[in-house]
Amino acid sequence: MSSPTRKKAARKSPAERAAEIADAAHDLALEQGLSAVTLRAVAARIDVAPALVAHYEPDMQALIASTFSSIVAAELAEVDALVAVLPTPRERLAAMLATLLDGSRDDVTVIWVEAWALGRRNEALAASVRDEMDAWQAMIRGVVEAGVASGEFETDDPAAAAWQLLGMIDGLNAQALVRWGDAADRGSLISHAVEGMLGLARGALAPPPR
Amino acid sequence: MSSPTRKKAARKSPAERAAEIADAAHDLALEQGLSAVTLRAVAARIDVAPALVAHYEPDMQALIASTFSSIVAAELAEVDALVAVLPTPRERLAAMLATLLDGSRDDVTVIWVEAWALGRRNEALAASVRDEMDAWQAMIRGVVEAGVASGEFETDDPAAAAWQLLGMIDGLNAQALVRWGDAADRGSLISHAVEGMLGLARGALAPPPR
DNA sequence: TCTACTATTGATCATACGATCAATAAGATG
DNA sequence: CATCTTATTGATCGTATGATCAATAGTAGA
Repeated sequence: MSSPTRKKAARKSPAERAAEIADAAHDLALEQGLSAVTLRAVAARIDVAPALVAHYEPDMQALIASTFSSIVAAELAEVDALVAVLPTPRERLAAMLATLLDGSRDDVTVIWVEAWALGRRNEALAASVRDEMDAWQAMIRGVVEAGVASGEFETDDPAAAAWQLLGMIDGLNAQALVRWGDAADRGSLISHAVEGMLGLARGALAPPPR
Repeated sequence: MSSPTRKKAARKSPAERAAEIADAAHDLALEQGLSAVTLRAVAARIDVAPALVAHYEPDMQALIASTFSSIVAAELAEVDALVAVLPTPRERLAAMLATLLDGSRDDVTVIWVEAWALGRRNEALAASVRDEMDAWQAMIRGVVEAGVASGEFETDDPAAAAWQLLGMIDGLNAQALVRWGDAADRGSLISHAVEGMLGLARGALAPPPR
């Protein structure tokens, strides 16, 4: 109804059109990955001439970077909201691991993996990756520090532990991306690993046996 | 001396030329990443017409896949040799973690990350990635099983533990790739994490304080 | 030496990418 | 209704990719 051999127009306010472009890039990235966010693909998705996208977004590398940031920041906010309501650091950590490793966010994992690769040739994207990684690490560190303060966790270096946790989560998710098939559940053993890392008793982080 | 505005010839045996092409792809990948392994780039590196590369390698996606396999298999063999000589599973595991997380193989990490991303659009590469991941997991599993047999490690599922370990290592390395700067040492805390995972006493995997 | 084989190449095609710009037309403003 | 502002577009450029094929030239064998 909208795309085949069709060419029209439609005039919108700059703000509205800019938002539409950003949304198209956002959705495209989630559906097909960051590398699918291309001048022509974005234009086609909102049924507009490629030149219009270029007009609003003179630098595609920047659009890719901001699209990445938008997606990842939203994920962080979502997880943060989910976790913040829980009473103890131990529960917050367990819930965080559970939700990040249940496979429900594989589309975002694709974004991460592509960003690591593309970031080597897109400096703006690389900067965004560093920023978002810092934000994630800060969130995790908050939980770890709270746990240390309450005496539930034990570690000399909460910042390093947060990096470690982030790396473990990213690695397991990236891995599952490729092995999706005989996937097996990631997150089954990570609890024991994290317990060891933070000086918890074995099973302290085990998810409630539903 | 060899490249600028120069065009000659040089006739070699098919086997020799094929090997030269494979080597060029191999080196290019290690130096600039898998995405730099392109028909023209490979041809330029050995000072040959692009068409010749296409003649020997009719499918570039296949060349990229085999280049990936070659690099990663070599890394596995290297680490395996390094570790196999050690007497106990605990020492083998500690040495493995140490050598894989000391940052000396970041060029290979780039290959891994790019392979995860490119594999989504290159089926041959995706298959190679799965194969090499399986090979790595098998190697790690061997160490874990030996540890369980000797009573040093404790886990219900050595195969799952091996996947977990592989994911942790990959994730930490991929992460360090981007944060190279304030890198901090990966591998400092992972020992405790792995101890927790395999039921070891705290510090059992700590690298010998040199 | 001459010939037959074949490794090698130049030319060219088709595709996809980002980018630029003058021309157009939609809509607000008077 | 007439005019002006500007959102939008078609056309086009330059680059990079993989791929194909007839033509060339090096070399081994007769």
